[in-house]
Amino acid sequence: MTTVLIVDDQPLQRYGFRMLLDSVPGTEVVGEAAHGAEAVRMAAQMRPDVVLMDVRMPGMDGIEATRRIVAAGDRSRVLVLTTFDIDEYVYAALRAGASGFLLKDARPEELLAGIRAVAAGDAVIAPTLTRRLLQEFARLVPPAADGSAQDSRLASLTEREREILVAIGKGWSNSEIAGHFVLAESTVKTHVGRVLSKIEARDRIQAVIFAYDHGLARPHAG
Amino acid sequence: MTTVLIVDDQPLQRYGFRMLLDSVPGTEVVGEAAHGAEAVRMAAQMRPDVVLMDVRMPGMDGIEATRRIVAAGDRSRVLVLTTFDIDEYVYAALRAGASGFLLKDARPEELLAGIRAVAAGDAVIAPTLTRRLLQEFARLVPPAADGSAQDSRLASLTEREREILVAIGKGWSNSEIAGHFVLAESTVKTHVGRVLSKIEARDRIQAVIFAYDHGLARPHAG
DNA sequence: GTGCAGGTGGTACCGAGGTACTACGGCCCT
DNA sequence: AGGGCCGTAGTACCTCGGTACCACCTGCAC
Repeated sequence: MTTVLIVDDQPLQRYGFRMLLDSVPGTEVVGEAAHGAEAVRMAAQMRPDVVLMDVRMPGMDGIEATRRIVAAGDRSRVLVLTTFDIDEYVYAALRAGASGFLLKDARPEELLAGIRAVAAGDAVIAPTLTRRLLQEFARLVPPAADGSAQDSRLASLTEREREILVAIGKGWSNSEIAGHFVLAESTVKTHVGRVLSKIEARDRIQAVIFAYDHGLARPHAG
Repeated sequence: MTTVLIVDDQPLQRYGFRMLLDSVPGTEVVGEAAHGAEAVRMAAQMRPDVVLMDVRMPGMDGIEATRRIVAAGDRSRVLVLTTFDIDEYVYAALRAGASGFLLKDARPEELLAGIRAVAAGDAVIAPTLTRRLLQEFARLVPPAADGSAQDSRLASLTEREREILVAIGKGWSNSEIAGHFVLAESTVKTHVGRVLSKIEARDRIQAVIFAYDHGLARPHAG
């Protein structure tokens, strides 16, 4: 039995979802919340398998509520619903830890399948959104992560020079690089100079940017 | 009628797919290819709606073939199939322009639904992979793109200082920044100095890295 | 062998970058 | 009227990075 918590500020919408879920065996609506704060409280109390979460709500919105429910770590998975496929919502929801993202105009079977998948630990995305998400994803994944065409400038570097470039990308000074590779600083300068000329960078700063753009350096924010 | 090209190096596998697709109305198998090069040639010739592409193949693999078919721009969409859910394949396939990614152990209905969705212009991903893809995606989307916790160091910057930091992140020199904002270079130095001290960076290089890590600068590789 | 590429090291020089101040006008808040 | 904060600008000084050379060694190819 999959337990579900319905979160939506519109009573009629909640009623519709409840009717749908009650009509099929295997799912049980264990509660309804009208806004984010109530959703967080009820989720903590009843620990439903799946939280059916509306994004647009007065007060605490669905994204923030999702973040808190996921952070609570009660194993509840959140399936976010929205009327329109507004991109920022999608990204924010996924970052918040949502397990799925569906449009409210989904067919009942799709919604039920989504709930089952989420309860099983899988993730679901509305097919319409998937395409855009994939495009965005492809844009984000750095070129170096696959076998696609490498920049000829990068290819012209020797093994050592690539190592030096990675070190530059980490923000290391010449003396730090010298220390790390056990080299004289003058040697490092020679290497750095060659790297800069090969990748057509005027300073090591441009080299750092080059390294990020080509996936040799990776963000590690947090 | 959805036209399909089957690409797989194993004859038996191709036979299975053909039997499945022939058994349902609405799809028509217009050809079979045993390796990447043949797939590219046949796709260009027959312009199928959907190419059912195996990843693992001798010679040109499915990824490279996908890249070329998509690059040809013949409106053929590629649905990639793999036996195992190996991550690099997924990312590489998506970057190559695949419209979907399914596992070979998918149920027939799933495969058919996938083909129909891809033909309709949507994208599909195996539910099992979706979860990991979403995690990866959430990791890649920079913190600045949603409303999550900002670095206090970033918050301590004034409006002007943030502008200066963005400029530093673009790799601009002090004099370039001065020119762009119509300032004296000495003023820029003052700002830069304050930015470095506030974000606890010893160099402008560390500042560039900080900018990338916090989403103030974005890669634009090509 | 001769020649070339890559890695290592050195010297000399100069300009950009960074630090450490000071200073002043415009705001807003009290 | 005074005190902050912010943006602007300046001077002085020193370090680091980058350039332009040259030199030597190793290994590999012809």
